[in-house]
Amino acid sequence: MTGSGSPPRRTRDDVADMALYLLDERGLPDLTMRHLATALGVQPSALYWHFPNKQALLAAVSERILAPVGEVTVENLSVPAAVLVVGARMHASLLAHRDASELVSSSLALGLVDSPVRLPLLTVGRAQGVPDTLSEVAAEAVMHFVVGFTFHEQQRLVADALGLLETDEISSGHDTFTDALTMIAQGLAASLDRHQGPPAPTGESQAP
Amino acid sequence: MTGSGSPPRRTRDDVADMALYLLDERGLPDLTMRHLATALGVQPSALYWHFPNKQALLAAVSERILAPVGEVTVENLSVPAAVLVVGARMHASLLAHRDASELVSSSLALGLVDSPVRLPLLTVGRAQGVPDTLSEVAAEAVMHFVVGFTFHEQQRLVADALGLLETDEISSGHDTFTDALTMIAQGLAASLDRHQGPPAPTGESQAP
DNA sequence: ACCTGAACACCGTTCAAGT
DNA sequence: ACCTGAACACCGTTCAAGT
Repeated sequence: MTGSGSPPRRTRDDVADMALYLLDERGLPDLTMRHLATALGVQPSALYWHFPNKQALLAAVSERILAPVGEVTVENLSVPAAVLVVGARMHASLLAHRDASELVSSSLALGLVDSPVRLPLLTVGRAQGVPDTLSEVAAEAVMHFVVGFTFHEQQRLVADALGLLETDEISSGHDTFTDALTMIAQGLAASLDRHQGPPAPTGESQAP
Repeated sequence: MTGSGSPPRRTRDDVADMALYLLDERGLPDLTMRHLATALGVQPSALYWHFPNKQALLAAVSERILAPVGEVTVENLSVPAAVLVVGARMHASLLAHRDASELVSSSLALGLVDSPVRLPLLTVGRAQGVPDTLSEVAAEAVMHFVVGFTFHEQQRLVADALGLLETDEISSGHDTFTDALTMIAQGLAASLDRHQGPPAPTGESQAP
């Protein structure tokens, strides 16, 4: 028999996996280093061999949550269409895990995780001659809107679960999300028209 | 002499004022109930006579931070123009206090504070026959974008203060904020055109 | 390489009791 | 009406030491 040898050891991935499991099961406020250690059968201090601090651990969890957004295929879509597809995918990825938007929001703000919207939008933009600066602006608008909206939306879900919420405040979530995202995509389309449509009216200055 | 009588007592406003002062001076992580109590010359437990819990206290601070947004005058502006004005005012209000966007973001998500964007936009919208549902969508898009963008922006400010940031990553903040907000305003304008412009082409369905 | 044990310096919140 | 004193049940992080 190859027998029960030395005690099992954890990899960095094991720790992040368990953290994501605990997030779904217990929520962000209960995702403490101590609970995570207990779930792994380890002392809290052991976690600091795998991650320098809690923020770094949370960033690794954020990356796992956002992974599906990077896998989306947007080739030969128009830029506004890509905005809708990537935005919807990010929305779905955040809704797939408890408290995900709150977690991801802070990881993104702290710069510990890359925007999953940026690269796909830059790529389709370049394929169609859209200046990078414009794609960057669109990527920021989309990212902030999606995270913020979903944050608000996920809080409504817990408020609903806690029982107190007017019935007409519930639902209607998906529709207004898509409507607002469409609005942003249209704004982008308008910017594109002005940039590559008519050969620039007079100058680049605007009245104060 | 009217003499030094009984010890001074604090009002709810005193507590919120000191909290905002402490936020500016020490930042959100150091805005603890214990530090706040010390600054007021009081025991931590005394704060719970004025506020039921810390979240409620933070909501009161958020309201103070957002107060200037409600004072903006948008009468007889077009809806897209109002978006730009209110958005810019909210941006400025958040930048006026340390860590304000992070604080306000969670108060808004938890529903403990009203969106300061909603009412002005609904008002100008109604004055011009814009359906409320459309104004609501625009208000949500603007609010989430402004808070999210400013959150990200304020984190860059601390990263800069801490010394580590590429020099070309700094500044350019205000320009891209205005650009992206303009994009959202244009998207709204496009939605308005479709709603009150031509008498609706064929139906309301779109090809899959 | 991976983890234990023990400590440090904190948190938010409750509640009986005081004035 | 407003606050004290004392406790409860926690946190994240460090670091010498073990295997």
